[in-house]
Amino acid sequence: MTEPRPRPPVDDAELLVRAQRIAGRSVVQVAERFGLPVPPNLRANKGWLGQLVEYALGASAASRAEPDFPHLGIELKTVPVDSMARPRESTYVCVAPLDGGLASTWEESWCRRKLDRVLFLPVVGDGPLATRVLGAALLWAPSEEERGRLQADWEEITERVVRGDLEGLDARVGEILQLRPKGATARDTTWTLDADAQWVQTMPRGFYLRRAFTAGLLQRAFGVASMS
DNA sequence: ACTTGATCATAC
DNA sequence: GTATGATCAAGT
Repeated sequence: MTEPRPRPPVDDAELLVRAQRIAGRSVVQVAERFGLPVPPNLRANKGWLGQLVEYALGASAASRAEPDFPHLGIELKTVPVDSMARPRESTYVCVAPLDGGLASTWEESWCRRKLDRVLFLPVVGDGPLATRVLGAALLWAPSEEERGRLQADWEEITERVVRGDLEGLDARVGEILQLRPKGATARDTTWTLDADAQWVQTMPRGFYLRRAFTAGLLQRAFGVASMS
């Protein structure tokens, strides 16, 4: 008994109901519902889990530079967590335009659009993929303060890119948003303007949310009160 | 332990 | 190559 691919949810409520339906279930349970085989691990297929959840919740399949649910303005992110809902990894946001960028302001950046509203779907466990369990979803939107911090980080990083200062721009820049390599290998290249305004090849990079930041979000939503 | 830098699969 | 989905693995 396998179900067909769900259509896109019509509103927030329908999306949330679908998320609740898979919460508490294992990866193999969700996959079997749609007749999808579960790979033994994610090593050779790192995006598989994210794609399974997209499928189950009715996100569009195509790879496009817009949120997973364009009509709702919601981006979907799975996040691997331990039993205390602490993330094991940072969260990829989007690629960073290094070509001098037409998107020169935070307001019109892909980054802001992706982070406007995010449905975080925790996946609990680090054992065999099939046995990991989907957690309760968190529909998050940045607070006033968080938006300010995201914008400040984005602007600092973008300023350096525009100045052609990629050498001094590593993953240490940014309090909650950071820039890291994003390609198949370190030999992958894209074009950028260096400090002398010359076109040079460099590694493609992407924006990521630091682990400590997403940890804070999940802790506030799901965490138990701390003694300290 | 944690972060930074490197890597894997796939669609177009 | 550029974008999507991310995790792996070396470095500190």
